[in-house]
Amino acid sequence: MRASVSPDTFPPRGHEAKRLSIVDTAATVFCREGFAGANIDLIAAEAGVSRQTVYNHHGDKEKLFMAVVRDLTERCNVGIFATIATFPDQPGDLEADLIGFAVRLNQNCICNRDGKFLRKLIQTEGERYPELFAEWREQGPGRTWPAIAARFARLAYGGHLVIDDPDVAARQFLGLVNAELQTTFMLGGTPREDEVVQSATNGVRTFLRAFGKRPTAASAKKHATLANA
Amino acid sequence: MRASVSPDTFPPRGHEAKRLSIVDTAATVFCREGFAGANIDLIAAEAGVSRQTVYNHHGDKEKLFMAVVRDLTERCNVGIFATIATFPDQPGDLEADLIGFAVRLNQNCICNRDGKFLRKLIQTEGERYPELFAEWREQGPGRTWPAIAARFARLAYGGHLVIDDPDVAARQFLGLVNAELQTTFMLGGTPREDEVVQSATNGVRTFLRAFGKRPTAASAKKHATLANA
DNA sequence: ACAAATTTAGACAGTCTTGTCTAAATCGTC
DNA sequence: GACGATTTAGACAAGACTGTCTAAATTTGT
Repeated sequence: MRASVSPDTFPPRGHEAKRLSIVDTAATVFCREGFAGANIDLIAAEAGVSRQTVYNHHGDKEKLFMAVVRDLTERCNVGIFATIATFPDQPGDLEADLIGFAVRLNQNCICNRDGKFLRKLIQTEGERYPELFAEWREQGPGRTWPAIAARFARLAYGGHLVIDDPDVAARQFLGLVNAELQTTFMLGGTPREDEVVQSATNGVRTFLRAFGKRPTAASAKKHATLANA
Repeated sequence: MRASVSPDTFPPRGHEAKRLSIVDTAATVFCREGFAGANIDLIAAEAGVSRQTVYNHHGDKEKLFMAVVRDLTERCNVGIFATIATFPDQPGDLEADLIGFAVRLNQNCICNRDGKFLRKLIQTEGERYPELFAEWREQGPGRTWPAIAARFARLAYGGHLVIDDPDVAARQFLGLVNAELQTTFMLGGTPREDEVVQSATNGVRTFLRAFGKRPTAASAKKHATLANA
């Protein structure tokens, strides 16, 4: 037991670094092999620590798994809210701004390592850990959807969109901009950037045809230009 | 009088009946536990046969898994094409007909047992069996998407929709009508029928705002807007 | 450099799983 | 009822994995 120099003692840097390395590696292995197929020896080896260290830090396999999910959920949430903060509240070019937002959301939250891993763990092990993933549901979708919907509501209030139900519109927005990436997501793949941009572009155009104000002459001209590009 | 494992499954009679019972039960267990976590003893017990019978029929665990995926893929394809055949080529009420089609697609192909299981197996084990799931990709999405897109193209050709790219429209149609079911799908749940209908209704309405012919008032407004520009 | 904390390698028991084997029981069919 | 094919229960070997333990090596703070 460490003598407490200060009320809240921080573990040594090496100690914490190992903890992170273990959780990171465990995320990779759990995703690749599934919970049952994941092997503590393998995780330890890939993390560059001994098996005993894994047990010292996390107790047992199940606790390690919990730590992985909590870690991923937290980091993904940070990324999502950081990206939501870039939502175009006062759009200059609404189409381009929404495409940019959709691409950022995909690249920073859905297609990146954390997003892919969290999605896969939820899909594969979600039914086995109801309370853990109930927590995820509250912290994740339960907070991010209202936040996104609120941004669309503000756009509608500002007269940039014609939206009846902002919650529905928010979900449909994501359904549309990801419409062409579903098969890739299904197999755990990562779409190329140009595929993300393509899907977002097509999705936003359809979204604006449904929810946008009638195009003025200027934006109609812009449409034509982008379409020809 | 023999005691059966579960009250709703009768002990199968006959060679082929046993084979089917094994594959069916194996699908359930593979989905619930993952490939590594699935236990042959458990599959045998739940299927109401002895472990040796499982090995007699399917050789080993991996061959059993392959048989499960092939079985599911084939049955899902049959269901999807049967449902595509009900696509409204000559719609009376386009909105109602498309909603009906979307609901049928969801209930008969995506939310039913085979669809749920196949999706989960692809998500969880797809990366481990590239050639097996490449086959699925060809037989499944590779054939169903063009078939659906062709139906939308015909609707557009018949003057019922205004569609630029039928492939994009088909993918966006599914993205829209499933937009509100994503979280449920993620956790492996089955949405209630009223949720499916709600999501389909909202999705089709948005789809038609984007791709539908404008009713007279709206197209008049459109003309006016363009004329004023 | 010293002392405490941490990490390491390896052995270890206990458990589980796969896949094989055998002899008895059961089923389908005549 | 009888015969051949199938199924069954159970034993079995071989291997894998988890989680614990120990003693030695290493790192960290002072």
